[in-house]
Amino acid sequence: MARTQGSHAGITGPRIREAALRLFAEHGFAAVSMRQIASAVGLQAGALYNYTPDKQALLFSLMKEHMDDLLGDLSRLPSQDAPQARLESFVRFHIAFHLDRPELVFIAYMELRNLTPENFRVIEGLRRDYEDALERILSDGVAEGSFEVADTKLATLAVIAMLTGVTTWYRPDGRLSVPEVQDLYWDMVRKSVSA
Amino acid sequence: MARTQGSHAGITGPRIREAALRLFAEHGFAAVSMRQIASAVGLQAGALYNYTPDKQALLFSLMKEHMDDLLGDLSRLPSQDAPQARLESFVRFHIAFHLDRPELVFIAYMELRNLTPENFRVIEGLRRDYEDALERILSDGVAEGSFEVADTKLATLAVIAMLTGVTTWYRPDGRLSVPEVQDLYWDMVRKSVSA
DNA sequence: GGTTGATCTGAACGCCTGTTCAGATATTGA
DNA sequence: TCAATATCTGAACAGGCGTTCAGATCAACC
Repeated sequence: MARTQGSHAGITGPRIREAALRLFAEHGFAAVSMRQIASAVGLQAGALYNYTPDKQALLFSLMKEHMDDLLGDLSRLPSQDAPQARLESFVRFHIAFHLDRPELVFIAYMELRNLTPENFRVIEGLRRDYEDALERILSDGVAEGSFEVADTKLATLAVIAMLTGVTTWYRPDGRLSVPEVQDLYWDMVRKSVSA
Repeated sequence: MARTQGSHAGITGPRIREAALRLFAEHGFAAVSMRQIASAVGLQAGALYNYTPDKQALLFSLMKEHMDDLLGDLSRLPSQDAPQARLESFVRFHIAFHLDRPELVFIAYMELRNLTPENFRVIEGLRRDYEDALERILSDGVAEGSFEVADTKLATLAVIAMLTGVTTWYRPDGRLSVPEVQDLYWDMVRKSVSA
């Protein structure tokens, strides 16, 4: 056997990425073999190397795309509003974005240590960019007097950690809807930085 | 060769646990081999099985001990004070405890998926006990009128996520001391649940 | 319709995995 | 001093790992 019926790179490529994403999220990068990924897509392991130079590149590609999406969507938020309104936008966006792709969020955090040093630096840089966007909102609010935050760097990390945690417990069939969750978190964030 | 000079279970046992802890935290449970652990302690892999029935039991033992320590220390906090004072105690304790053993904290969260189902249930139950302690504080404060929290369950998880995040960025040689970090987080938590 | 190139198989490479165990040696207690 | 026991080695087991590649087959285009 060799090339199989219906084989098409435009279809196989995304399917490999989806399978890898699911398996990495469930078992962890190190615990998932190329043969497992191939099997999930109905291929032999060798065929994967038409789509990625190696396993590491597959992980990095997933994480990089995720971070690019995150920063891309973030840049589309209104940036001329008052700090309080921008903070609310940020909070609601962060929750919605993360609840929309819990597996990628999980991987982008858990598998950082499985990146090569240079790949790690890239992802870490993008993460820093994201944090900076929030810190800018907090700083603007402090300067304006609408926020009271003793340490904007710490507050930035505290808020992001609090919000990202939503992915560990939220279930679509649970008692709370996404808008309700957004309201509840926004209420806490708003008070935590209030003057 | 066989039994080596100076060999003693009372010394080797803890050294194995320390090496496993360090390696699991750095590379992840799945990425660390029994031979690596043995090598870090100066043993052959087979010798590890005098101390643990298998690799899984070694991971579980580390996590179980960690959770027992956490709940043990928690139970020694004053429990008769007003909710506001109990919440402050909880916040300061949580930060100090977690900053004192960042590797264990990391493992206890990251390696949950590498536990067998029954081991997972045990750790998850202990984690739930810990969360319940905080939720009780928040509920008491709401009942008393000193806190205003729309959803105590969500607020519990939000506060814990925010506080635990400190382990991802805090460095002993950084610009902030532990008491300063405690003050800053407590300030945010206090306001976030305030009436 | 025939040819070219894209896609995949299947086997192979060298190496690593968790775990077991017989046997060897050091320590301990009598 | 000697026997008993605790501790560890070193080899072995069956299987899995990431990756490469020659060759087979299908899809697409002229």
